[in-house]
Amino acid sequence: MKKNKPKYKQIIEAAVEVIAENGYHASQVSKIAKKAGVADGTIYLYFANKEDILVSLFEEKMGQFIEKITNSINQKQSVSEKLLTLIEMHFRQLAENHHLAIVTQIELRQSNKDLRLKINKVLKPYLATIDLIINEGVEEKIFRNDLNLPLVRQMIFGTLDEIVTNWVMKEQKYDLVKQAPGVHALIINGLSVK
Amino acid sequence: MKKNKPKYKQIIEAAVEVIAENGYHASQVSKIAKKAGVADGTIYLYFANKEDILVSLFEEKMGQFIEKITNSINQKQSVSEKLLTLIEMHFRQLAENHHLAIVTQIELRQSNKDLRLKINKVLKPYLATIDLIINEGVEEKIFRNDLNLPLVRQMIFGTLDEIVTNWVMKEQKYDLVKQAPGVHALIINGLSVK
Amino acid sequence: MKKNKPKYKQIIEAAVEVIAENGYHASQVSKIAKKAGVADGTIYLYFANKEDILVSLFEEKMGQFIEKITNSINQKQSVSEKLLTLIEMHFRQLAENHHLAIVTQIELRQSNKDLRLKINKVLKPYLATIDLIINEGVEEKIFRNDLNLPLVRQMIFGTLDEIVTNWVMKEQKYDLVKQAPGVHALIINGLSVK
Amino acid sequence: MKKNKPKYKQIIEAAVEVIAENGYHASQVSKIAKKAGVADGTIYLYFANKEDILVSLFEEKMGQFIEKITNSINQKQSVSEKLLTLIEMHFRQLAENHHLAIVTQIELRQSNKDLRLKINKVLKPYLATIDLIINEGVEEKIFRNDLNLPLVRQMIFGTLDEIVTNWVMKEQKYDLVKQAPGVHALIINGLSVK
DNA sequence: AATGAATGAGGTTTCATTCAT
DNA sequence: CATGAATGAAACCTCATTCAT
Repeated sequence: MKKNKPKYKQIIEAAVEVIAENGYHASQVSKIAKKAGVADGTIYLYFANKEDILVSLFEEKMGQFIEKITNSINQKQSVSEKLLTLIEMHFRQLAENHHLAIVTQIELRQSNKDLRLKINKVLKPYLATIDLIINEGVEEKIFRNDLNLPLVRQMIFGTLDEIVTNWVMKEQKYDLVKQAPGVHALIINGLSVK
Repeated sequence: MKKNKPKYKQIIEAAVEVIAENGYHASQVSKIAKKAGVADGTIYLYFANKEDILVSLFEEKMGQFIEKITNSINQKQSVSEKLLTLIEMHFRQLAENHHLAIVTQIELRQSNKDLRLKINKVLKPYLATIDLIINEGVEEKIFRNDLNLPLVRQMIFGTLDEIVTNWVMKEQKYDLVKQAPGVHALIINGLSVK
Repeated sequence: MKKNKPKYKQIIEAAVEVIAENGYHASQVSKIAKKAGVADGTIYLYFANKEDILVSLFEEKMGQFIEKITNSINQKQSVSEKLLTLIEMHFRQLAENHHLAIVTQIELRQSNKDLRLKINKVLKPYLATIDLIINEGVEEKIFRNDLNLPLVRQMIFGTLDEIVTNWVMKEQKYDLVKQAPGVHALIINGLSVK
Repeated sequence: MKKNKPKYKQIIEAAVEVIAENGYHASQVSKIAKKAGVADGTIYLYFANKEDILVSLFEEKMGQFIEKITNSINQKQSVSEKLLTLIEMHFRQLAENHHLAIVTQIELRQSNKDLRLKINKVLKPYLATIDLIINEGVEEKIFRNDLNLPLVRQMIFGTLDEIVTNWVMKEQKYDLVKQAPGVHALIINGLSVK
């Protein structure tokens, strides 16, 4: 399995750094190879082409991202706590890895439509996790039962994504994780039974 | 003033069409020139460079976009109606111009960070309009007075933006404007005093 | 018409020289451009791609080659004179242009099958000219009437081609045109009624 | 002696198949190694480099080719029969091995000048055999005594080569061996005393 | 003797921009 | 004002060959 070989991971890490530092368009394969400490050609033993590095990077990092969030949520009892945990973990993981934040919020969006569709696929489990929380809230009669699920999901994801992007664009000058309770309150308010 | 000359507008319109039809990366200056019915070199009599076409396009279209929304809002009395109008107009204008929707939601985001910063500048008056509504709601004690303004603004804009992007990605198969009341309810709920 | 513009011809001439001097595989587009005194990109205003330079080169040169032979033949009365003229002109034209001889006999054959098929198409009028002479000889009862036309054509072309290739491979150290009468005698003998 | 080891022959056979099936330029060393059932590196225990595979292939196959022709000729008495046998055997051996025919007539000619010179060396014994027959014919006063030996040799080889190449290019749709008597008649006629 | 992972040089083509007309 | 022919920099990927195991 190529994904477990050390060079696979080396190249992914190098790609995150190079893209964060140079921007998407100035991130030549040769630059990534140099940072990873391998020959240019070696890249192509592990990845089909340049786009495949980016998709794999996103799969790898997003996989961990989602796994950590899911694990944390599973330790919480109430729907409200679960949502707070999701928001906190979403913010915390990107706050802890500035390079990754730049890559996911800014640089990877400069890719073409095909790559974007692949990225959307990777995001599906995360969106499903959001759906689970919403549905649980509805079942427990904490949230209103007239909620339009896709709409609520898009609101939650859109809000988190916009907040992180703003934070990155403002060069990460403030504490992103501290925003979590405020965002949590807004969302809980929006969804709750009066 | 160059902006009022017919060729300026011709080129902008051609750019919207070409980018919507071919995608950002396949939209060469020569293609835009051809669609606009001018020579390649003529483009550079009206725009400093390719990026300037895109920024101008966004300024021009976003200017109209914001103006229409502001005009409509000014005819409304209540904060709730103003917010609903903003949401409806945001959705309606993009729903009525599929090409523009594709360009703003998908293609223009493939640009580099510099262009993105310029685009953000153009968006400022729109975000200010959102702020005005929020503040009005707080002053009228319809909205809670502990709201974090930037956070709420990012929630509103992020939600609208994500919903439109989803609609474009799903090839605009459903009625976007019909989503407005549901979104309005969610937001009003989230911001209201209990 | 691009084919009549001076740069078109410049590039063709440069390609012949560069390929003859460096060999097919060492003839980069940039080398041809430099020799032609144009920018690399200019090549692509006149030719679709590198292969197109080669096909055009062959069409251009072979067109002239065949035209000169046809013109010369038309001034001759007897079949025997026509055949001698064809052989002499075939040899003379390549003998007078060593670069072209190297390119057609050696370098252009290193191309892939697709290019070879295109080259074969260009050769068709020449082979048709050979056929005409053979048929005339048969009609005038100078040649036997049991001749297998394709076979005879292949014998004549194969013989001339092999002789020229040998001359090129031996670095053109002897007088190719002087071989013409001997070759002519062999062929006439082979085809004549006893 | 490496040439007698089984892997040497395996690799040669694999090369013929791979080149015939994929064409010269798509025949990577790794593909040949895979078809031969050995590791890439193993190739270099038996051959100095890629070109050496091709030269060795040609030597091996041409050696057998010439040996069979020589053996068959030696069983014939008359010059005319010997020539007919040479033509028939030349055609038959390639007709019986389509892969080899493709490789020798088409694919191997896409190689560079150096390889072509080496291939010419391998052909020398065959050309010498042709010379022998011609000289015998002259001595027996069946052929004219004013023949230019190299010219006649080039005529015979060029004719046979062109006929086989045409047959391969036309995808071997007709019976090549049936062409032999016609070709034989043409050549005998061309060389005979009147 | 055999393996196969790793190497790294090298070239075609695109396209934003210029400037002589 | 307008044209459009010409420019030339820049990068992804392949594949013959090596060498540690």
